[in-house]
Parts: sequence; structure tokens; C-alpha cells
Amino acid sequence: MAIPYTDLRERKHPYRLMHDVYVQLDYGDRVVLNHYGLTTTQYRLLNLIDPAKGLRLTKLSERLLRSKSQITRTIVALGQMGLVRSLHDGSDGRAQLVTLTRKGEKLRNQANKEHAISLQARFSFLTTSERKTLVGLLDKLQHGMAKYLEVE
Amino acid sequence: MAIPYTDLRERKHPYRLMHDVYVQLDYGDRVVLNHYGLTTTQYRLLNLIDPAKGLRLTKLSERLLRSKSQITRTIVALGQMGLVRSLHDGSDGRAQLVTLTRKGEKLRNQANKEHAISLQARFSFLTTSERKTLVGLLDKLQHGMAKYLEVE
DNA sequence: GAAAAGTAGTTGCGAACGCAACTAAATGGT
DNA sequence: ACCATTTAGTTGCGTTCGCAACTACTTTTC
Repeated sequence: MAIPYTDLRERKHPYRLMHDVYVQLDYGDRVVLNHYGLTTTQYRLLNLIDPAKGLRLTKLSERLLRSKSQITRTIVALGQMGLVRSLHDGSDGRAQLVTLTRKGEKLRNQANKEHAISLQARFSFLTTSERKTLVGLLDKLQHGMAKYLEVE
Repeated sequence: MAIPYTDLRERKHPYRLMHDVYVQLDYGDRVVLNHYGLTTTQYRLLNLIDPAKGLRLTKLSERLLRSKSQITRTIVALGQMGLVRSLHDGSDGRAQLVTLTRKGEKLRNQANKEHAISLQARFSFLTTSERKTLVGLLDKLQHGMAKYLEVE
């Protein structure tokens, strides 16, 4: 993939910047996670699961902002790799609880280490206080938009 | 187990927030652009073209952060809709210049109007000065990461 | 000025994804 | 109890996309 490029004429648009930064983040992640044979969605999914409790598909779908069908397929793929296992949820015959296998937990921890280093490097261009400000603004934007899209 | 900065389960992580905000932005765009039968990439592409001069596929690829093959396919689709037209670039036998048709220019302007209104609403949860700060931080992050990914 | 290296764009292929329609189980109203 | 509605998850299908391999043209090198 080509290294992302920025058109200087338009680069100050928040909409465009969000897009470009996201694409860059995604690209950097893919490079790292490729070492572990994981897609970004698979990696994010593994990190949402508490191995002791497990998690339902619907919950995963909400947290990952992916369709339920996509979660089903991701779980199947991770299952075939031996990283997750699905258990019946006793309290609800329709539901299933996805848990990590020993192998899954181990891989997740390894990937987390490398990912943390890479992420640290990529965010190192912002100071701690800048990062804090960014988080605050994004959080505000996120909540505002969530409300807006709901009402609409 | 607590990796201080990188635990993705942390809701306030800038990485996670970037993802969530991006998904929301993208979703909002799809809703608006659907009225015009355009995908977000198609819409962004139309907006990069100067109807008087045209633009090469490679340039479009760089500016849109999409692969050249994807640009080829997008151009084909837009061509079939009668929104763009490809001309030979006299100065280079390999290249072609993509230009807007009258119809494409008209549609772009209409879509721009509605998109601007929607975007305004979605960003209205931030004050002007907050937006400015956000732009500054994202811009810094974007440039830093671009440099980081290049060296890699 | 011929061979090598680089660049513009295309095509084949498979991966990730959303949506709509579906099954099966749970819930709620009457 | 019974039927309607909701909810958990799956499947079929079409779309967007990146990558690798390719053609055709251009630039560089010797």
C-alpha cells in the first residue's frame, strides 16, 4: 500500500483529517497485526473478551461497530485458528458466549505488546496533554454524533 | 496485565475513539450520499477534480488514500453514470485525465450542499474553538504518523 | 540508441463488510 | 394458554477494497 498522502490545499478540514488519520492508523495496525495473522477486527474482538466470563455476539457487534453477520464470520475464523471457543449461554437458549482459548489468550498478549509499542510510537508526536485534549474532543464529538444519528 | 496506555478495552483510548468517530462519520455520509447514488469514495473523487483541467488516476489514488485499482473501478462506475469522462493526456501516452461532465458537475454541487448541512450538524457539538483545536491536533498527528510510516 | 528500470493504468482474485431475509428461542399482551 | 413481537445469531448476496501480476509506455543508464 502506498504511504498516505495529504493534499495540502484541503488538509485543514476536520472531516478530511479524521479520514486520513484513520486510514493511517488502520494501515499501521495492519502492518503489525499481519505478523500474527490477525485482521484489525479480529484483534479488537480478542481484546474485548474477558476469558473468565465470555461475551455474546450481539455485545461484540455493538462494541466493534460491525454488523452481527460480520461478527459471526469473525468468530468462525478465529475458531478455526483455535483462538476462541463458543459456549452455550445457559440462561438463554438463543445466545452463545464466546471465550478465549489458552492459545487465544497467549496470542492476544503477544500481539498487544507489539501493538502497544507501535501505537506508542505513532502517538508520540503528541504530548501527554495534547493526547488528553484530543481524547476529550473526540469523546464529545462521538457522543454528540451518536445522539444526532439516533434522532435522525 | 495493565499495559497503561494501550489497553483497548479502555473506552477513552484515542485509538479506539478515532475508530468510533470515523465509523460514525462514515455512516452519516453514507446516509446523505445515498440520496445521490454515490459512495463516499465516489463523492470524494468527484470533489477532487477540477473540471477545467482534469486529473490523473495516480493523483486521485494518492489523494483519496485508495489503491489505483480501486480508482480504476470507481472511474468506470462514475463513467457509466455519465458523471466523468476520461481524456488522453497528450504529454504521456500511458496516462489519462479524468474530467467531470456537465451532469457530474451538477450532481456534485447538489450533493455538496446537502453534505455540508449534515456535516455542520454533526460537528455542531463542538464549539468553533474546539474544532480548531481538534484540527490542529489531528494535523499534527497526521504528519507525525506519515513520517513514521515512511521510515518504517 | 539499446537495455534496464520506472511509471500509468488494468485485471484477477480473495478478504472484509453491510443489508435483507431467515431460523429459533424468549417475552409480552390478551 | 396462545399468538404477536422481539431478540440472538446465521446465511445469501452484492459491494468496496488491497495486493500481486500484468501490459504498455516513458525515463534512465551506459
